[in-house]
Amino acid sequence: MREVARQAGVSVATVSRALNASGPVGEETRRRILETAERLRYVPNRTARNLKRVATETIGVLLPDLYGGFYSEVIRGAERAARAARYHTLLASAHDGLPELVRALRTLVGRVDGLVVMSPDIEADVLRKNLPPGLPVVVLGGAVAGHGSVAIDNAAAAEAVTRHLAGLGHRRIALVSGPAPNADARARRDGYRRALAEADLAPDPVLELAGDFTEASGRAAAASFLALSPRPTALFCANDAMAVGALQALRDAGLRVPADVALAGFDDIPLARYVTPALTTAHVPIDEMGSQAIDAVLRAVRGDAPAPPAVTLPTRLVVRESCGARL
Amino acid sequence: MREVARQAGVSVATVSRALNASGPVGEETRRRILETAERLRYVPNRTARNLKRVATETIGVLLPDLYGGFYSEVIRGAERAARAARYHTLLASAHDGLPELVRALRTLVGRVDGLVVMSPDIEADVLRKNLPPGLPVVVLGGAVAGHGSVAIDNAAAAEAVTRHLAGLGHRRIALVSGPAPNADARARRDGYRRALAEADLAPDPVLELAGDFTEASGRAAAASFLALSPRPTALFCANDAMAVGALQALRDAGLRVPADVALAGFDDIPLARYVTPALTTAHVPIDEMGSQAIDAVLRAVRGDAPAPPAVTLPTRLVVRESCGARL
DNA sequence: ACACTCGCTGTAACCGATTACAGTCGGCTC
DNA sequence: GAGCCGACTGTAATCGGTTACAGCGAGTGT
Repeated sequence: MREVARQAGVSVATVSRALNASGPVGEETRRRILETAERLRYVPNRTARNLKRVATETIGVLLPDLYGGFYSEVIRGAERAARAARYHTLLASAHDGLPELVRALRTLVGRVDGLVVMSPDIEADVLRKNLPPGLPVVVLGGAVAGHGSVAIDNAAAAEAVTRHLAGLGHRRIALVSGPAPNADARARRDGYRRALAEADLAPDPVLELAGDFTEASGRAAAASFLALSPRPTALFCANDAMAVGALQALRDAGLRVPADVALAGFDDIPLARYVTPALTTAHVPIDEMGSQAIDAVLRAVRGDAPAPPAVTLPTRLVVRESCGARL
Repeated sequence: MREVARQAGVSVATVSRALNASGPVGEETRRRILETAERLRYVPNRTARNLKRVATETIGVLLPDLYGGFYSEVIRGAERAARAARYHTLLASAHDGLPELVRALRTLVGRVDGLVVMSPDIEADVLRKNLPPGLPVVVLGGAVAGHGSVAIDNAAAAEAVTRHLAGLGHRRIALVSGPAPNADARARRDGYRRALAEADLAPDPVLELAGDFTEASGRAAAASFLALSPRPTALFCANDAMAVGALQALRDAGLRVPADVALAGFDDIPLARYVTPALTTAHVPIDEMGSQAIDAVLRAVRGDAPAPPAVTLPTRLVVRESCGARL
């Protein structure tokens, strides 16, 4: 910048004003400055600008993982919203749980104007301890006191799926639930139980199979499912990845879906509509969760709102083929 | 930081040294500083540090789009490699072609230490004009003079797929190619033609259907395919997204794959193995392209190498069910 | 002719860290 | 006991922009 100023015969202040149109600059002077900058291929150093402006024009997006259709959709939605607002998206993931989460949080500070965090069972304390007070944070998929959140009603959605299965005449409906400590997983299980009670079906612990939201665990759970006697006629997986795994395992075992076993998932990841049979599932507006989270952060960043709100996005049952419902 | 220094009764220099372990600090002093920083919840401002260090510890990843399995994989690979090196990933996308590409390029400058760019037909000129000289850049999927690149041998891979089809006895093999100006698309078409020639099959312009790499265009191309008379017995789509679209359209038209029509794709996106029948396709190590691109940029950033190299990653034919080959 | 306004431009402070350099102090050597 | 060394700490320059403030000349009103 100094060099541009020198060659254009003006001061750096004038160069800055000319390039940002942030103050009065003589027509002739402006032209000369622009031309010189162009010739020198000068592009202002964003870091320096950010330091002075106390704003980075970027929002951090911290996810537990990047694998699978779910996170991809979140990222896509987030980037779309950020781009629309001329903000950037700084991506981070924390695979190894708390230690890496803390590390990621701390390295993000000062680089971002706000943060979207998704992490199973994130705690208010972790956030408070590792982030400067006042940094707008929106938690994805779980409310944390003092921060905004974008979530869905997991229990209601799971209840709707289970009710659908019951409505189709199934009396023994198994569940593959998510990892025990996970709040989403618990809520979905609760919804499942509620629907059973509602349909006057006795809850049965053996019907609740353990899973951890991975495709492999869905496959494993399907094996346990097959060992159940009498075998349940329906299987509800607490997310689509597990449902896809279960679908493969069931097929490998020679069972037809939905003729022999009705199968349902949760999330409606893009893949859900492509498998055969297409998966009946609870539709979660995943990309919208990403974009709304960004929007909420941005409102707080820009001071339009005191603090990001807690929003709950609607889900809906998507009936496809895997449950055998007449379409 | 000043506040921490004040409360701990030392200078900011000592605070900096204590927090970064970058110089000798008395045991007692260090303890007091750390404790004070903790109490004040002080986290150093990364922007300031970056300004002084002339490094941002982040690599920009600029993609044409974020939709679909392909880009998700690139992102995943890139983030993985960046995280391993303790770098961050700044995500950007340029949907609207050149204008937005230029804008993105310019806003990225000064925020990143290096750049991974993927864009159909990116030109050396655009890069040169909008980026400061010396910024390490790696182009994904197409070489640009003066920059590193990570690509695959599109023609060879397409040739292998086509040869596989020919080897299965197909004599009329149609192609759904990508958008005409796209270099990848052209190379794949060339490979297809080469394989035909190799198998002594006459090239026929009507067998080359237009597509644009989207699922919808695959569906549309399948319609044209069905109108061909006599109908070819095999359909090679220049990417998996189009193959998936074609698969749906063929099925909707009452045709069985592979019994009535052999279908092949290109890329091996995650979805390819999940559709029924699973897609025979050219496997492209997508996530590895992302990670290798980051690695190449990092080597340049760290000065281990003068400039990022041009690497070509191996592809391989993945035979699944959609072509009817005995497995 | 003088005071004032207004448009343009320059000087220098500042953002929040890092770090070169210099200074202090206790302990050792001879 | 003087000289030195090394460990520790502080002062201040610096990174590359932005911007408050001041200066300056030309035009305007009276």
